[in-house]
Amino acid sequence: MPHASSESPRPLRRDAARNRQRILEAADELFRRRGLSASLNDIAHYAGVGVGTVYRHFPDKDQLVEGLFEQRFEELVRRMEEAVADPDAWHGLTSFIRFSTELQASDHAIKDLLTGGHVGLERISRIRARLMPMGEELVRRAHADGQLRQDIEAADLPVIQAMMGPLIDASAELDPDLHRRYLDIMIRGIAARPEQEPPLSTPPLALDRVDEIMVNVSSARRR
Amino acid sequence: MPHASSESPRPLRRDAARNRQRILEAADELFRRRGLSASLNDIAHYAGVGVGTVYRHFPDKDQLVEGLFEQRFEELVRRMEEAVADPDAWHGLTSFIRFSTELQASDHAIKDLLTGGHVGLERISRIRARLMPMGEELVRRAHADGQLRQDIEAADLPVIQAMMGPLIDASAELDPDLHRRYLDIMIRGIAARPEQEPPLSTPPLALDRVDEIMVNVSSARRR
DNA sequence: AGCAAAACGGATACTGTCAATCCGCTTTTG
DNA sequence: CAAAAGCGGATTGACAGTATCCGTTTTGCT
Repeated sequence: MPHASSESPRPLRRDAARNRQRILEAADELFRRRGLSASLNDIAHYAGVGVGTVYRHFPDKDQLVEGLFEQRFEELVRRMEEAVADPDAWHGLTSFIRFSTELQASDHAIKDLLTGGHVGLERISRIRARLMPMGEELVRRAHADGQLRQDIEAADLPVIQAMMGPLIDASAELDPDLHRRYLDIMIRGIAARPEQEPPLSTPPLALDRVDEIMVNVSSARRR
Repeated sequence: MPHASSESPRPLRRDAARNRQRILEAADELFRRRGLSASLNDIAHYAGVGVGTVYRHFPDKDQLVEGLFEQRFEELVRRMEEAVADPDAWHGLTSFIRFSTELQASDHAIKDLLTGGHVGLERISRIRARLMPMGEELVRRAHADGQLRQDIEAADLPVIQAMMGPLIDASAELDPDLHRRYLDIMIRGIAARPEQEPPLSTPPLALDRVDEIMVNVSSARRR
C-alpha cells in the first residue's frame, strides 16, 4: 500500500469509472426528484448497478450527498447576491424568496438539506452563514423603502421558506405549481400597507435560533 | 359468553375498570401532546400499565383513537357554526381560521387527524363534509363585504390550515406561539386591499381535490 | 492467452421502530 | 380459598433502510 494519501494514487479501472459516473447521475436524478429519502438501493438499481458497488465508491450516504451538492448551493448564493444588488429593494427581496422556493420545488434534495435534520452537515451551515447577512441586508433596504412591513424581520424569511417545504411535497404530484399561490399570499402578507393594522401576535424567533426550527421541519417520508 | 353484543353484559372487575380509565386518560394526554405517533407502548407506560392491558381493552390503535375524538371534532364544528353566525363576516372568517389553528396546536392528534393519512377514517370525512359548506358560506359573505380578496376561494382555507401543521410541529418545543405570527401574515395576505395588486400565480385546487393535499401533509406516518 | 488483482452484484445481516401476541403470574370475587 | 379475570412485559413479526460479505465476473498486464 504505497503512499495511501498522495495525489491520484492510480487510475480507476474502466468499468469502475463508468459505474461511478452512472451512480452519480442516478443519485443526482433521484435525489432531485424524490429528495434525500431516496434509498441507496433505489439509486443502485436506477444506475443499473449493485448496492455493493455504490458502497465501494461512497463509504456512506452522507458522503455521496455532500459531493453532489456543492454547486447547487452556489447557485442559491449567486441568486441571493443578485437580489441584494437589485436597485428595487422590494423586487430583490421577493424575487429571492420566490427563487428559493422554486429551487426547493425543482430539487427536493435541496429542500431536504435546507430544512431536514441534515443541518449538521458542515457544508450546509457554511451556506447558511453566508446567506443570513444577505437576508438581513435585503430586509433592511426593503424597510427603508417602506415596501416591507416594519414588523417583518430577517428571521422571518427562513421560516417562510420552511413552511413552503411541506406544501411543495404535498402538492408535488397533484399540482406542482400550487405552492406558488400560497407563497404569493405570504408575500402579500409581508408587504407594507398604508393603513394601520393590528400587530402580529408574537415576535419572530431570534435569528440564531431559526436553525432549530428548520431542523424540525423535516418532511422525510416517502413511498 | 352470553349475549356478547347486548347492554352491559357484565360489570368490569374493579382493577380492570380502573386501568381502562387510566389508559383513556394517558392516551388523551399523550395524543394531545405528541400526536397520533405516540406509541401504544408509551401510552401503556404513561398509564402505569402493561402493553397487554392496553390491547385487552382496545383491540387496536384505531379503535382507541376513534372513541377518543368524537367530541373534540364536535367542538370544531360548533366553533365553525359560531363563525358563520358572526354578523361581521371578516371577523367570523378569521376567527374560524385562527381557532382551527389553535386547536391543531393545542392538540397534535387533531392536527394529525385533520391532515395525516387518516382521512380514510369514516368519522373524519363526515366531519369534513359538514365543514366544507360552512367554509364556502364564510368566504361568500366575506367576499360580499369586500373584506376578503376576490381571488381567494373556499378551497384555500384547508390548504392554509394544512400549511400550519408542520410549522406547529417544528416550533412546538422551541416557541409554542410562533405559528400565530405566520398565520397572521397569511391572514393579512388574504385581506382585500384598496389598490390593484398582481394576480396570484396559480388558481386554487378544485374543492373536491383538497383532501388529496391534506393526506400528503402528514407529519406522522400512516398506520 | 493466461492470470492475479480489481471490481461487481445482490443476498444477507443488521438496525430501529412500532403494533400486536402470548403465557406465567397476580388480583379479584363469590 | 380456589377459579376466573385480569395483568405485565418479553417477545414476535412486519417493515424499511443502511451496510457488509463473498462467490463470480471483468479488466489490465505480460
